[in-house]
Amino acid sequence: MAPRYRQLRPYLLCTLVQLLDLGAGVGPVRVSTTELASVMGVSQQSASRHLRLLEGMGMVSRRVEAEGSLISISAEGLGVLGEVCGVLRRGLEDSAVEELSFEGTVFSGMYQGAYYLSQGDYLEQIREKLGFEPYLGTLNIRIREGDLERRRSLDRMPSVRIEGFRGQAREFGGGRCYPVVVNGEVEGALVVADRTSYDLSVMEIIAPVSLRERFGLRDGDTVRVMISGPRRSSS
Amino acid sequence: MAPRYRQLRPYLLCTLVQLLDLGAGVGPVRVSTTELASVMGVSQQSASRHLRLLEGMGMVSRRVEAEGSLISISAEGLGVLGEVCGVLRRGLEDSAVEELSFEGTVFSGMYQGAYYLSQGDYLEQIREKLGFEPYLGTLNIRIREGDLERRRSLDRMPSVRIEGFRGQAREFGGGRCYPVVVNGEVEGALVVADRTSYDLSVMEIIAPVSLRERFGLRDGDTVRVMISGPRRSSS
DNA sequence: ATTACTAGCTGTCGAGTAA
DNA sequence: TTTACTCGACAGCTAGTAA
Repeated sequence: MAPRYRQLRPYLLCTLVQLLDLGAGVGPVRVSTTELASVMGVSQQSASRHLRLLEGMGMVSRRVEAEGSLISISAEGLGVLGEVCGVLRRGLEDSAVEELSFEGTVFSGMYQGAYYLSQGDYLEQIREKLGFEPYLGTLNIRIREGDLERRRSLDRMPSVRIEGFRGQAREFGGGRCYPVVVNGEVEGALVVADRTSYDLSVMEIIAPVSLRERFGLRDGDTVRVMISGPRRSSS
Repeated sequence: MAPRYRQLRPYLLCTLVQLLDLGAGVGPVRVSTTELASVMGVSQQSASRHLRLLEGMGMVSRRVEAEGSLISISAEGLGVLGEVCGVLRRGLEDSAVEELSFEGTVFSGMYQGAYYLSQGDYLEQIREKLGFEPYLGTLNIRIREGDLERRRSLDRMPSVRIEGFRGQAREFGGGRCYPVVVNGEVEGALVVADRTSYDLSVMEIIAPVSLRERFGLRDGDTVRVMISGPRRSSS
């Protein structure tokens, strides 16, 4: 129940991972403390201390020489790393959420979507980062109360960041865009402004075409947006 | 070149891993700071601080409620963890050393092997941890000069620890035993005392039988010891 | 060029406690 | 019960420097 990797303080575990990345898992590797320090972004003294501590715990073995140290991770150390690897693999496997979709009802916003979109370099950013030229307007939908919980899973979906900027008179905030497919046909993006006036049950969608026209939508009609999950994280 | 996981201080990375282990990778999970603190072996205050920091960096998102917080790791966070996972997988894959074997020449030690073995609970420890009743004596071999480098790889081999103890008059040190196969036939163990008078070119071997008798060995004869590598570390 | 000591600074930790 | 504040203690950090 008590994982072995807790034996190591966090910073030592990170050093061990770095050593593995440097190849100290396969066999003795020549690494100087200066070198290790620079790749880890710490001082040479810290790298040196970490190595001494890891050696003292039997996690690595090394031979100190003039041109640097010969370092290899011990079976003990590999065991610890293997354990962490296991935790990560299991945890990340489960997180391969394929799809997340919401159903919502269309409602009229304050018709400010077009205004905002045309400000500054929003359009350019969308073109570049999302790969389409957005129709000047947003579709507002309100999702079911019961879907609020699932909406939070959005955080784990891939998104692209749209930067805010300072205009003449006021500031325009940034936000995140999640690529979505609307009604299974049109590719667009869900826009979540960093600071929005709407509550969490509201979603704003942009697309290359007018979604209202495309699907003949009126207020109260239902649309389905589908967000694709994160590509499997590995290698 | 600069890995994304360096964005996080080591202790935050560890907290993130723990959250993944608690299931925050798949979706919102109810975890109180007290709970997180106890599984991590830190104070509630630290757990709370870590969560706030991770949230501030966009690695996790959460909703604080009376009965604990709903926590889920963001896409950003999963990305970071995925990166670490990749490093570990690649590094550990390569480390699947299958076998390590040494050839050495037999020489006579100071015939103290039997004496040491019969002290305290050495015999009992060996019986329990190695699974055989050792012949009262050790076979000493000296490996080739050129194999000294490879000998260091021993650290990465699985071993069992034999604890030292304090006798009446003096102290008896601990050491490590590596299961080996001698001349491809007899299973025994290589003994590496924590503090030994021999240099690195010397190996001491114990086995359930007298190896000298079994193979008709005399000083200067050659034997081969084979150490099996660490079982693949995964899941 | 190394590694590693000492000294002093900083940031993390956890007890106490508020909300 | 929660979460999170303040603040004193100290672990870990870095600079300087020795070997």
